[in-house]
Amino acid sequence: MDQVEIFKALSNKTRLQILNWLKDPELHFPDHKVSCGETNGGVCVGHIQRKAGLTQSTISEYLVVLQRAGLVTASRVGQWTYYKRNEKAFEDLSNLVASEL
Amino acid sequence: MDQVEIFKALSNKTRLQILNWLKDPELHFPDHKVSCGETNGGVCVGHIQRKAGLTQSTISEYLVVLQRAGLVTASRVGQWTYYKRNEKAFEDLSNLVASEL
DNA sequence: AATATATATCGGTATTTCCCGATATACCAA
DNA sequence: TTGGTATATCGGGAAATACCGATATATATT
Repeated sequence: MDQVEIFKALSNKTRLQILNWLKDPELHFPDHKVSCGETNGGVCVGHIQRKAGLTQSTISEYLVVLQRAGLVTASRVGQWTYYKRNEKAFEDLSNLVASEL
Repeated sequence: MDQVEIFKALSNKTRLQILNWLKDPELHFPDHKVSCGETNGGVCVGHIQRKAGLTQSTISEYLVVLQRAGLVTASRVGQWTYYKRNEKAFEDLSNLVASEL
């Protein structure tokens, strides 16, 4: 777990926004299940992209950044990649900040 | 409290190192009290700079970055500026990561 | 095979960060 | 005042980041 990489991933307003949206996908992507079906809490790139209002390539890259930092996990199903939060990473980070930083 | 600014401040190995050193100044700057006297847990720029091995200007800027993010506080006494951790900021950040990020 | 859709990757420009040396400022001492 | 020490700020080159449009890849459909 590279601390600097984690903090860099968090050093961007859009990426923080995405993480926040993924806390409650049903709330922030109400039409996701309709168009994408049950996805176990993961949200596909396109929905995130449209909500963020940046280009597809940018959001795809941002999600890779978050994934490399361990903050989200990706699972490919068919042509979609569903991204979801890795809650354990946030717990660990919280503990790190509280006691070891 | 600007979250992005905080995470940017933490996105650098040297700055993380400094914060860690400031957790226990007596341990990491054993000769500080001898040369600088009792400083209420704060450490002057020069000692931090020598331990970090970067230039004076770089470390001075890094400390300003940490200060603007609220992670350290500065107090000037004579020609020295003593920097110390703002523990409350770390508590707040830990809670933020745990519940709101 | 051909086409369409979802995502990833590539190449590029503008901005930011990293870190430096030089200089400015503040304070202290003689 | 002169000089010395501690810190801050300025100007800059190299590297990283923020985005973009274009293209490549993977999968699904016909």
